[in-house]
Amino acid sequence: MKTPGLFAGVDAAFSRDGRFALAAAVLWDALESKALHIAIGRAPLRFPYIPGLLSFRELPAVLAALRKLPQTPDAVLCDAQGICHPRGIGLAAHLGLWLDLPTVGCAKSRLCGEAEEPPLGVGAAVPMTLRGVQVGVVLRTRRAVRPLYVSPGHLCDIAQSVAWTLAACRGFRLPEPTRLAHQAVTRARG
DNA sequence: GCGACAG
DNA sequence: ATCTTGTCGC
Repeated sequence: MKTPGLFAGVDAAFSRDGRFALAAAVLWDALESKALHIAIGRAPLRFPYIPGLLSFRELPAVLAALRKLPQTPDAVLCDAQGICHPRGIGLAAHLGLWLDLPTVGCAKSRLCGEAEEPPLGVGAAVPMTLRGVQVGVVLRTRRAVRPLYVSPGHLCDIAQSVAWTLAACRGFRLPEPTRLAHQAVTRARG
C-alpha cells in the first residue's frame, strides 16, 4: 500500500475514579494536515497494567472510540508497540489483526529489544532488534529530542511504518494523529 | 536473587 | 498512565 492519506490516531487515559479506560480516536487528513473527526470511547477497567499485556487494559476503550469514527482510515497510528513485543503482538499489532487494518506502533519508550542511539537529525533511524532479528526502529521525529520506538502493527512492513510515521509528523515528537488523540482524551477526563 | 518493564 | 511547579529553550 502507498502512503495513507487518511490516518486515525488513538490514545488512552483513565477516568479520575480509576474505574474506566478512556480513549480518543482522531481521523486525520494528511493532505490538509487537519483533524476531520474526534471520537471518545470508554470501557470499564477489568485488567491491571502488566507489561506485555497492555492490549487487555486499553483496547476495549480504543475499539469503542474507533467505532464512532464516520469513516474507516487507511491506517491507524498507536501510542504503543507493534511487533516489537516479547510475543510479537503489541497493542498496535493486536488492534490491526482484530480490525484487519494497517496499524503502526509509535511508542514513546522501550518495552523490549535492543538498539543504538540514533543520530540527532529528524528522520534518523537505527534498527531495533529482538533475538537477533529486526522488528522496528528507534526513530528521531524531532531534532535532538527523545526518539520514538516504531514498529509495524499489522499489514505493513518496517519501512512503511517509518515512512507513515514521518508522513504524519508536523514538527512535534509525536505524529499528529496520536498527538491530537492524546490531547482529546486528556480533555475528556476533565 | 536482581534488574527491566509500552501505557 | 497518574501525581505535580517551575524552568530552560526556541
